[in-house]
Amino acid sequence: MSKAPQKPRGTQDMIGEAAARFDHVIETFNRVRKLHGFGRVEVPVFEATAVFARSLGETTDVVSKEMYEFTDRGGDAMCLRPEFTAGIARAYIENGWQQHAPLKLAAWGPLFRYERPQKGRFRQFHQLDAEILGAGEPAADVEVIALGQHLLDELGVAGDVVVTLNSMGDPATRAAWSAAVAAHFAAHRGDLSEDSQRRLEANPLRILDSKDARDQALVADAPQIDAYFTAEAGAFFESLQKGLQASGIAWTRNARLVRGLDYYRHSVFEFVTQSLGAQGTVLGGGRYDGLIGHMGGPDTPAVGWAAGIERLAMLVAEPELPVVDVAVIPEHPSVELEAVRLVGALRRAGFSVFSSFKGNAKRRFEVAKKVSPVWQLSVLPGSQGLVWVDLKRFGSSVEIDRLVAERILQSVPGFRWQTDLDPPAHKLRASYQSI
RNA sequence: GCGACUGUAGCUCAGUUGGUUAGAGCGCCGGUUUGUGGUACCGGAGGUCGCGGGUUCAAGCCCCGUCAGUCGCCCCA
Repeated sequence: MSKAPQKPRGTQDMIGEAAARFDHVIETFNRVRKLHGFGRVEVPVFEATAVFARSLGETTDVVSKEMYEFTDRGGDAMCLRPEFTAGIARAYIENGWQQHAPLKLAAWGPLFRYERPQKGRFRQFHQLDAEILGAGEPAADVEVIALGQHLLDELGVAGDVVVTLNSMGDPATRAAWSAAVAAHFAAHRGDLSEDSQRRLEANPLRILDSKDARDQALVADAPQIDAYFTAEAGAFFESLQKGLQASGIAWTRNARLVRGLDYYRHSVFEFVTQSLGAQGTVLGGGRYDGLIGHMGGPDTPAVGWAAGIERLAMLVAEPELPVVDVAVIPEHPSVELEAVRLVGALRRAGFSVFSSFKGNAKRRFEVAKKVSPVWQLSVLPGSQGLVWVDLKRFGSSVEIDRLVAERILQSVPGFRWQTDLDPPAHKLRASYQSI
């Protein structure tokens, strides 16, 4: 037992319902993002460490203590991606994708962060990602948020989720506001929690969403960003709100919503649920106009979000079991190969077919029972090379719709059926010549 | 990185104040039965009680360490 290999901490193995939930989230995302015109983008799972270190900010927790870093065999510093945006930005610059701007892109896949695992938080986790690169208009923010809202609607979880919105303004706004917030908290340094005293040095804005009771009073009368908006920043936020209203998206202003990563400007938003405990943010993002320029590319406005697949998968209703149309059961060893032939033909005709590999008819029936097939096709040997089949409702003797049953058999290519003219009500009996 | 709780068959769990060969249900395998099949019954396999150390005549139960999970902090999707 102790010698058997164990999965790395914070990773998951999934089959059955868990995997089906995961799958459902991704399938829904792919369907919805196509409706919104977001094309697929593929970027590597690992990158040069500098891609993330420079874009996220050296001091952020993600970079300073959560990245899976390694030196490859060529001696280069690499890391597993802790997020999507920086890699997509790198690809945008490297491949000259500005020629396609504005570019609407979607991605999903695994990300890696060395964190303490808990509910909804893993070391290998998975996100959906949507970005619009090369569009500085608030209408782009509206589109990206609308995609998120539509996704949650389609997943049937929107009722659990609140859209919270804030603006961090343009660089001038953010700098002035951030300085005022820092000064405010610095003046009451002694009353802050230990965590927040540390934040005061690293990232003062983060104190605004502290959960510590000691910080709450000070947070309540911290300076609000609205007073620091430049004319442009104020107009941008105004216009964003109007756009959201026109899209029919309900949101709540959270003036204390900030982002940990350095590159955010203007819009920040989070889709939050109460049903997942401490890891309640299900989707989060914002505008990051400064990033691509900062990474050495052309100045390029951009906006996007990422959503946690595991977290969404926990919220969605139990997915329905896949429908199995037919279970094919050979009633005798001599017709096993005929059953194989029928299984293949039925599948090519578009039916979902259950087949088993061994056992007598009773045993195979028992095994098939687990997937609740709609129909049962029993295969029996007849005389003179004839093969008989009985098509009936699985495990039941209810009367069948003979026309439907005949249509099933007729749609299977490569067989010429002879149906019994005087059949019992609960099954269709037919035969064909084996070749 | 910090704190709390948990860890017994494939799964969900029970195991009395430490005391003889560690149990149940489900699942699995085999068989019997039933109105040609979602029934009932019988039997079987499967556990070095997460791992390592300690206390004790005796440890699944107590202590220490370690690994993993859960919840919160932190961080974030």
